[in-house]
Amino acid sequence: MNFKIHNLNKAFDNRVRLGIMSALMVNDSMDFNTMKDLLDLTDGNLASHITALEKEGYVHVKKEFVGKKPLTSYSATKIGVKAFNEHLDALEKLLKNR
Amino acid sequence: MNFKIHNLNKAFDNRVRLGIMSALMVNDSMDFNTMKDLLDLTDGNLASHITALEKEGYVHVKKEFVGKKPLTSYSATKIGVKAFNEHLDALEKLLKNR
DNA sequence: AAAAGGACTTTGAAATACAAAGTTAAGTAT
DNA sequence: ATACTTAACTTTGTATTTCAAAGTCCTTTT
Repeated sequence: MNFKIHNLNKAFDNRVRLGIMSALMVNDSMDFNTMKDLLDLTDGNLASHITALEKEGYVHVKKEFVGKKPLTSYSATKIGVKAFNEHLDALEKLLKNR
Repeated sequence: MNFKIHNLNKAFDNRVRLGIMSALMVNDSMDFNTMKDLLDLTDGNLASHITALEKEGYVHVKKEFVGKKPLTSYSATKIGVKAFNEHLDALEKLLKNR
């Protein structure tokens, strides 16, 4: 029996941050508005959850100009991918008996 | 692409409640102190998360005397099992691309 | 000049989480 | 009888989290 709930990563216990990380596991990079629409979030909500993940070093933020418009894109960092996979491992172990 | 994070059940976005439900999926029933030790929680913390799940109708609380001591046991209700499985389905869909 | 797009930041209110302490009720030991 | 323990909470108080809404700033399009 494995019930080590404390192996779950606090950074990923929120649905929005789960969604962001999932999106960034599948997509090398995703821009602000695509992510916002995909997860159905308000601007502020997305921005703040990204900031949280960025502070942990899990997400990299890239700002550039495309044509004449600013474009902010996000990608998962190496340690972000690692941390997320570890979180999913812990989750799986917890839930494997379904 | 499926990124419907709003299909995740709010009742299960907390690690303690995830742990409680996981334990109750594997075990038909589990008593207070076993659960408390298993998940490494304080009395009050366990009690309050159980109350939250009970309010949702996901957990059934049974109080009895065994020998001369009171014993509180928990089990997942039918709708608790259903809700939890639906939550896990939503999670799986979200994460299937790992 | 005004409106709109992009990407935030700030604000503020509400909900959540949790440890610690207090409570109740019934044993058990002295 | 008195004190202590076990079981299972409830209460208290603080801290953290969450989120929508509004405000900001910069640039571009109309």
